[in-house]
Amino acid sequence: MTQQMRDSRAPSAKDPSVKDVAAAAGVSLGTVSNVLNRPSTVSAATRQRVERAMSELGFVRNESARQLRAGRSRALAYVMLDGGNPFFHDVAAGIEPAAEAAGLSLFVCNSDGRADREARHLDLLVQQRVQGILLTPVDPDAPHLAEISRRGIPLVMVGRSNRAGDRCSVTVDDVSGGRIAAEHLVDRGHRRIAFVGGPDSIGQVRDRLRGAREIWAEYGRLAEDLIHLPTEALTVGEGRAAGERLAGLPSRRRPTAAFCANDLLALGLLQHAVSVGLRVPDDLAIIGYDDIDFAAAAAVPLTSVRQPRRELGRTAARLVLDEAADPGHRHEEAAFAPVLVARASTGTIRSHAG
Amino acid sequence: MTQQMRDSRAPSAKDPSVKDVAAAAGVSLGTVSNVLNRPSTVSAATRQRVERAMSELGFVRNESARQLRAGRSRALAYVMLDGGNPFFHDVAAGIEPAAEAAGLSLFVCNSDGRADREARHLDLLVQQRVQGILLTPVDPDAPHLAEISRRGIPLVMVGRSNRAGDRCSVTVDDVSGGRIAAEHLVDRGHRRIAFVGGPDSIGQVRDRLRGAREIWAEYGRLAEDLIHLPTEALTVGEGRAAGERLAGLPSRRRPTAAFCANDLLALGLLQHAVSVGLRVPDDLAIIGYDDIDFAAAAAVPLTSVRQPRRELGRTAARLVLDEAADPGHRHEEAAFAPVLVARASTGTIRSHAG
DNA sequence: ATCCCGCCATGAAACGTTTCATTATCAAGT
DNA sequence: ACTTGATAATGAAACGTTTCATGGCGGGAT
Repeated sequence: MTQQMRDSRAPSAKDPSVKDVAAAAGVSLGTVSNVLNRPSTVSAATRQRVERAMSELGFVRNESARQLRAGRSRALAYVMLDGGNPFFHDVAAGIEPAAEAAGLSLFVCNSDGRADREARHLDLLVQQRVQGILLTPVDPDAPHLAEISRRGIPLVMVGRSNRAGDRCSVTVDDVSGGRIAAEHLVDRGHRRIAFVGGPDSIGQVRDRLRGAREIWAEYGRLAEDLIHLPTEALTVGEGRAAGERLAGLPSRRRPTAAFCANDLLALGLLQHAVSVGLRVPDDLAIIGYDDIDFAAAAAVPLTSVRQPRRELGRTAARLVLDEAADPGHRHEEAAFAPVLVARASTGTIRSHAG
Repeated sequence: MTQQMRDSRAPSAKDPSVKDVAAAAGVSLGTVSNVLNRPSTVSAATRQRVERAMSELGFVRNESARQLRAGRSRALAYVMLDGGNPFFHDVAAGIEPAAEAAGLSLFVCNSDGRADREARHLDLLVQQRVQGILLTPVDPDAPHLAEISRRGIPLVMVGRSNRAGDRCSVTVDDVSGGRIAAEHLVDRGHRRIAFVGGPDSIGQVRDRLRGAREIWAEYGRLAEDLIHLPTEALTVGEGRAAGERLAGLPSRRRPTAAFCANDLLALGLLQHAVSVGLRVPDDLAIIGYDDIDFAAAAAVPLTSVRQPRRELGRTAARLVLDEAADPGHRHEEAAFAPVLVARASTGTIRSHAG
């Protein structure tokens, strides 16, 4: 027996508009608008009559019309680099309340590391006339970004600034982060370490490696004792694969610690280590980057270099809103310092005999 | 020295419209529109002239105006229940390509388990006149959902159907999932197990527990040997806390295995177990639910009950698009079967002496 | 020569909102 | 009685797009 829907609305009925409300309440269209936007200018009696009509008709403002009239949408957008990495969702979670406080919606898009997808998303966002765009870019110097700025749309880079520095950005110093991580390993007595990460096209990866190398040199270690294990992506699977290669090294070349370019790699590496019976940190110390929630939640809690993810989002939102509101806006580069969060995965101090 | 921006656009210049393009190309406004929407009806020469004008002026369609004219937006929305749980992002990742294939954008919102936030998001989405809404609801029978349907907006429930069943839904049978998990533990020889999960207000949690109890009874086990450890949320932290309580039980009452209502709880429990030196699975077997990527990536890879996350999203998108397009649409309840993914965290067969 | 048809291009109308200059009403002050 | 001012309500215009009925034009068939 088929369920008979007694639907209170014919499927094709169209939404009531301000005009319908005005008619129902016996007032002019402008008055309805006043009730919506400047209720204090409307007498109490009329206001109530209009409000009653609204709820009876089930009136809902049409956002498209508002936007058309206003000339721009009431939305912000964040285009993230990797939807599979919780780090970016946490950045987004930092943006959201700021957007909400400003009465704006937030579009969240994922470029998935692909320039074409990024471009497509940006295209759509420009069509939407969003008030501002936050972006963790595939390539911070790509020409289509300049195009956005030229249109006058506020654009804030998150996690990477462009070469020219002619726009706002919110960054965490990755070279410094690399130094912190490497120094932590040096402090723990490690004399041969690996850097796990790639591809090189990602600026963050390059910088983190650079920082590590700096420290390594400053402590007088040999360059060849910092082994770069390149990966094709920053994923758990690649981390596992790197573990295989690590295990394949002849034992005198095998590092006692690994610095991974992000936490996903570190988790993959950790998993591989555990699966082949290596003890972490005793046989292999591991340090990640980003300090996503799952780093702390790992079975061997992961030492990591924390980026203030929510703060990053919050600040970026502040900058983009400022640029959208203030014609005299000066571009600003907000830089945060990464901090080491030491946990069990690098726990013990190694003896010199190590 | 301050950088002097020689900007090619005055900051207050407004976007060129079809009208401007028409003027620049020396054609009528309707012709420009034809170039955009029905290029075959325009002669090659005119078309090129118009296209040239467009790119010279930097014309970009105004989506608000299109939407206003069309009467509805070109977007779908997904309101997820918990942005901190990768499961929902994976569902979203399943929706996206389907939306894209239909030429629609996807709004992703997060209710964070709070009815008020859910209501607010839905409100905004109705104002946007989205073509359809996918929702993992806080409460599938909440009255404001009926309101959406009454408006004629396609609404598909993801992961939970409402009582009346008068709309489309995409579900995975949670009772069956609970049975599968519990049976797996029974198979492994466990005679005393815990169910970790809560709050009870979440239907999925209730169902999974119910399934576990069914199996437990069918195998003739005592109800008191299935201990319910309630949690206040489905998070890693709560999983850790549950671990504390588990450890606090007198040893003759202590379970040898735990079935967690989701993977986040399981990861937290796993972490606690490892931190107090319990071996997993030997001292404590753990099984999670959802099979998020981090379950497989855990140091002790987590046995879990898999829900086809992307498939869930894809199917939900298909249903909502069908409802939006087809006036004769019949509501459909797509149900998927959960499947057990056995990994190391429940690895060994227990001896009867256990 | 006339008619018809296909091909292009046209421009007015409509979508639903907000704004703003205008008008109506009425009470208070002279 | 007349002005002033405040308070309410009005309705036309504008935002940028798409649609659609209309019309011009040239060529082929009658």
